[in-house]
Amino acid sequence: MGEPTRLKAIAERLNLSESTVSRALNDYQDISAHTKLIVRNMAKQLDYQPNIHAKRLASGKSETIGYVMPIQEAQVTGQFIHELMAGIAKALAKYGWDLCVIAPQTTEEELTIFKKIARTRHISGLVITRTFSDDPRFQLLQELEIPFVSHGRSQESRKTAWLDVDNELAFFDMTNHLIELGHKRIAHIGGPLHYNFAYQRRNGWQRALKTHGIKVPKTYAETAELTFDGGCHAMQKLLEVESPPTAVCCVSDVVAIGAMQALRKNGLRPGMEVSLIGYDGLELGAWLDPPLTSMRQPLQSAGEKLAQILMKIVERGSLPSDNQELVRASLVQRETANAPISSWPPNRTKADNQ
Amino acid sequence: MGEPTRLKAIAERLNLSESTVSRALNDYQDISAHTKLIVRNMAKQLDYQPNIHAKRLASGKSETIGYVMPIQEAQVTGQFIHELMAGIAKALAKYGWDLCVIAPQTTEEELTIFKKIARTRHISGLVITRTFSDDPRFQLLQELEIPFVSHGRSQESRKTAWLDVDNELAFFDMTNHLIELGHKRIAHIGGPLHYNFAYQRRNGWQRALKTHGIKVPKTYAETAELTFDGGCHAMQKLLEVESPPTAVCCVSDVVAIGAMQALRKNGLRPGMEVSLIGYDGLELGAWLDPPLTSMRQPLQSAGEKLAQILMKIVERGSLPSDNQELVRASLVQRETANAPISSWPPNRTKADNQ
DNA sequence: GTGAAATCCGAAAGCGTTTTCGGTTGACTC
DNA sequence: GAGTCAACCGAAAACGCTTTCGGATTTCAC
Repeated sequence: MGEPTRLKAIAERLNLSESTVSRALNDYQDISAHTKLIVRNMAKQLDYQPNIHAKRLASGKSETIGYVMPIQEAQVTGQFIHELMAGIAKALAKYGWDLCVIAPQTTEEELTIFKKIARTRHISGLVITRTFSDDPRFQLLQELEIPFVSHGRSQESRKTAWLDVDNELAFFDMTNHLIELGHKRIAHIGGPLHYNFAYQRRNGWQRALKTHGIKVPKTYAETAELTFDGGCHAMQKLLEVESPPTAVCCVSDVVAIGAMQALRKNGLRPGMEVSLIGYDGLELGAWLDPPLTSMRQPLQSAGEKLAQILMKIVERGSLPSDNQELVRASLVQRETANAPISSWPPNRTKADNQ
Repeated sequence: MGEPTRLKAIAERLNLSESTVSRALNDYQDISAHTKLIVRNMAKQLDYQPNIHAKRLASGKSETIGYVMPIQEAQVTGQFIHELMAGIAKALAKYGWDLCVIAPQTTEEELTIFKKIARTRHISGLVITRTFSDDPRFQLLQELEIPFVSHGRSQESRKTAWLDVDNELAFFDMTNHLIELGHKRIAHIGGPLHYNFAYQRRNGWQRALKTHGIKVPKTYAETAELTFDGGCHAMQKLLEVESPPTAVCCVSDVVAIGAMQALRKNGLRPGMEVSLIGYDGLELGAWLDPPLTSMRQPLQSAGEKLAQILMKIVERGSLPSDNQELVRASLVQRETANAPISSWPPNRTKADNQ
């Protein structure tokens, strides 16, 4: 391969100084259009690639952003992360920025890493995901003055940059869809409320019910761990209440899949006796029998947007609070959400016919 | 936060030169044990973190390795990638190395990126996955003299570093398991043979049959795209052959899930009329009805090993050909692999009773 | 007590950029 | 034609570390 081309080589060939070449390539105002042209042509001809370390050392910028991988606890985050990262990497690559993966094993380690980044500054911004309602990362990152954008909000995110799905609206839409299908006994299997999205999703469900003047027993608001087993247990409990629901809004696809399992164990068919809608729009939902109806957010483009937001903040000093964006999830119609059937629930009460 | 600590600060405090401090921290031989001690203590006290760009510029090393994300074509690589990356990142972090994600959109772009890396050298090694039998990347990376390790082999990998599952053995084991359960009509749904693993897996299946003197029709060797639909179609074809199989070895879990779907459509029950074993050990296999029997390789530790191999090659010039490692996959027993039942296939031929 | 060999450390030259500051042109005004 | 102002470019100093080279000190053998 030989030695890579340096700035010096271009300068010598063109009888210019290195500084002129540098400024020409970086589009400084005090370089004539003509000089810029010949410098750029020569750079292309010699296939010049700046030494990134020299550049970053001299400029004090790192052009690297970090993605903090969620600690492995919840299930099937894999596809989610993959798509998001692909989007981030794609957007960054356009500008020659790097994406660096950070995989802390514990929450404490995560915070320690942040402190280290604050000192070295070798990562100029962070993307964080899986936000909690009460998330210590927000305050720390602000204190450390590390630019960041979160995928998902927290209680602390009034002044920070974020991109989030309108979870509340998504579950409002989801619930309305079930109502339009004719359901009135609509339950909810939510996630642990320390997840901010779990909170919002539950609210969306409640608002839709209230808007249509539908009242459901308190027992219709179940919560579950975000796992298959969690969904399974929660659904089992819903089936044991006095008058079980005809439809259930599930906080995630995995939970919904667990719920399907519970239905089957009780001899019930998802989408028949009990309709079910999940959330995440995982492809694997389509492989189930019957395929799972769900709600989906565009992940690849979310990744791209996150990257763009972060670059804007790091590079142009855009205010975090000016970079808050809400996107709308859309329904993925498959086969687990249908009109209620008359034979269920077996023991109808008077309240159903209101 | 104030300014981060520099080498200079330590030197001044201790009345030493910067070069001495640098060498003390890097454990040079010509620095006395005593000096090393006080320098390190001071460094710790001041919470010194070297400026990584200066370090990399001066040393000419980048301490960054790149992971090339597979282009999104096959399904459910998400979990796979997530676990692998987590392992890589974990191992690298121990030594202060960075993991940089590269997400090319096309194969051509991937090769272009490699060429760019060869010039800039800002990434000192690569991990590649999803290897093809005839994979152009191997030759290019060798020509460019970019250190790399692959997860999976290719025809070109005799002299390169790799970590791979013994795919052949895995499918040998898998097939033997079915034979022990009493199956003789064992088919295989393989992947496109340009994937190196698809080739090996088919061979493992064939060897097991041959070892036990079992002969099956040529039509028992199906191939499918590595998708749900692919598995579905392939299974359908297997059901339409003259005397259909009682068990099927599937090249991947996703394909197996597609095959399950095909069985159901034909009124057959996975694990009853037709046994099924997948490969990948995806967690979601456990959520199916019935749960999918599969084979699993340890991914997190594979990631760690990949990172260690690569660091060894980059840092200590270890020969790639000395870093080839084969690991064994293990059976994940769930419920789709059982003894054959007498009522299937409906039209038994004489050959079955041999 | 002398010379040689270790042992330890400092000076200084990089590494390849960016960026400030000043200087040299030429055009333009009056 | 002197002065002013842009427009353009070069010199040189960073940026913070590594690493070579040589010099000073100490140790040891004789």
